[in-house]
Amino acid sequence: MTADLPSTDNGRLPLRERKKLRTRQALIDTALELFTTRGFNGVTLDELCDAVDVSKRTFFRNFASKEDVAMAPTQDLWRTFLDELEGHEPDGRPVAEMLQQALFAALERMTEEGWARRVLLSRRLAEKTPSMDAHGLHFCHETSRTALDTLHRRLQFAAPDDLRPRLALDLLIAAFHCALDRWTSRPDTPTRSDLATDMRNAFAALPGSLTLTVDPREGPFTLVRENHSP
Amino acid sequence: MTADLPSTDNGRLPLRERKKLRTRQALIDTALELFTTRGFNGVTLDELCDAVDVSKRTFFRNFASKEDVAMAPTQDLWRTFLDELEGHEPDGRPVAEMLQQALFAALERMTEEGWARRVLLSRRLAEKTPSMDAHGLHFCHETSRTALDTLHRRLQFAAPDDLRPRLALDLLIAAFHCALDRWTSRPDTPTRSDLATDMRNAFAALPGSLTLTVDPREGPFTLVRENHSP
DNA sequence: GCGCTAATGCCACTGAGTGGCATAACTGTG
DNA sequence: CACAGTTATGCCACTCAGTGGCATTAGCGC
Repeated sequence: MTADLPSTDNGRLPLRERKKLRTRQALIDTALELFTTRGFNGVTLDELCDAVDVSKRTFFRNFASKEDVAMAPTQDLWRTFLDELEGHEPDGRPVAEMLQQALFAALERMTEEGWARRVLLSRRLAEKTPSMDAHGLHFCHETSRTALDTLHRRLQFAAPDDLRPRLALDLLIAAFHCALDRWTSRPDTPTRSDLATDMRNAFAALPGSLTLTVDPREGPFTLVRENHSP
Repeated sequence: MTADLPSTDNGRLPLRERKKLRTRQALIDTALELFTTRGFNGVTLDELCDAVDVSKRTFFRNFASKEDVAMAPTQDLWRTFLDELEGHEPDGRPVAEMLQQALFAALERMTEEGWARRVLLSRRLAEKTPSMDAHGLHFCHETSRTALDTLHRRLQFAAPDDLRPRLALDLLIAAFHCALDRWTSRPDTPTRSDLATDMRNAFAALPGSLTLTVDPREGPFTLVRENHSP
């Protein structure tokens, strides 16, 4: 059984629920710590479970996979995003902007103590661990599908098979990942509002990414085959 | 520029190499067949290896994972894309267009007999199999990073930390996946040129996805909170 | 034919993930 | 405070993906 003194923020939940949340949080924190120091593959699930004093069976009742426990912080953000999306009123503004707004609002709601630090550790791990990256991308993909359903339910698009809503979502995710990478590689511990800044920058760069041209200044690339024109 | 990739023309390759390619192809085809009929998780690697009469050890010398063998067709396309990107001369046109051009050119080169059918089976499997989807997304992510390196090497962007080249690549991939999903859900067996068509449509929809607005016609969504305006 | 090299097969092993079932812990009644 | 109902947990055995080591085989150059 788990210790009795430490606690996160305990809502007015029943004791059983609080205990469950506490072991869940302990698993996340311990996993991030162990993975960070010894590498994702350098820690077995049995070791992690031993450290938290929990059976492996219990671990898999809280998380779907070994990767999952280390991705929890980011997943919280996206789940909140979906929630925000449900409550957002569509004004006359572009759908893409509405999505960005919802994501900012979700970020605003990540008030849990140490959330930014957990995301930071999680992302730095994901960069080094292919299977974590893969699972993270898949989770985003699933979130995107759910969000797309929400969009189609709440907004009536002219054509039900319009490609643009889906693309708008994928663009949002692409820009977010771009921002997240920037944020992750910032020197010293970046904050939540730093992430908001990076997100603003990435969103702002989105339109220009389609029209970006490279000025044919000197171009060292043409060295190889200069006499190519017909 | 164009390195000879493992294509059907088993040209003047040494016998040993041809044998290797043949078992590789047999593994891919048998895997797609078995996975399609009995589901990805309904087939163990031992069964697959038995069917092809190959040891499990040999399987893992050809493919990195169980998912990998079923994703091979799409991976061929992206590897060819990278190859095309190396050989492409940048005219004055937008980078995004250049990337699209390279992808079309790569598609043009997928002349292997039955390639389209293999991709079709692969994608329909990936839709039903989370781990396949995850690995596919991760592969695209890796490809994107490699392509980004190529871009930075061959074109000299003003700012080395410009976000737009990366975003352009992610947009390309998003649109491609969009097209691929459309293509996969076409009735009766779609062809390679069908895919080109779907890709053109998806690329064309890209600019509009950022500006798309929903006309506030009736809007069934406003039912809940109508008196909301300040 | 005859070494040389590289692919293969075989075997044992680690570790993720699952199912079943008994037990312990919380909950809400009387 | 006991009691019954519910729910999380622990334990055990099991499947299967993936790896490392080493002997064997098969293509290759001479």
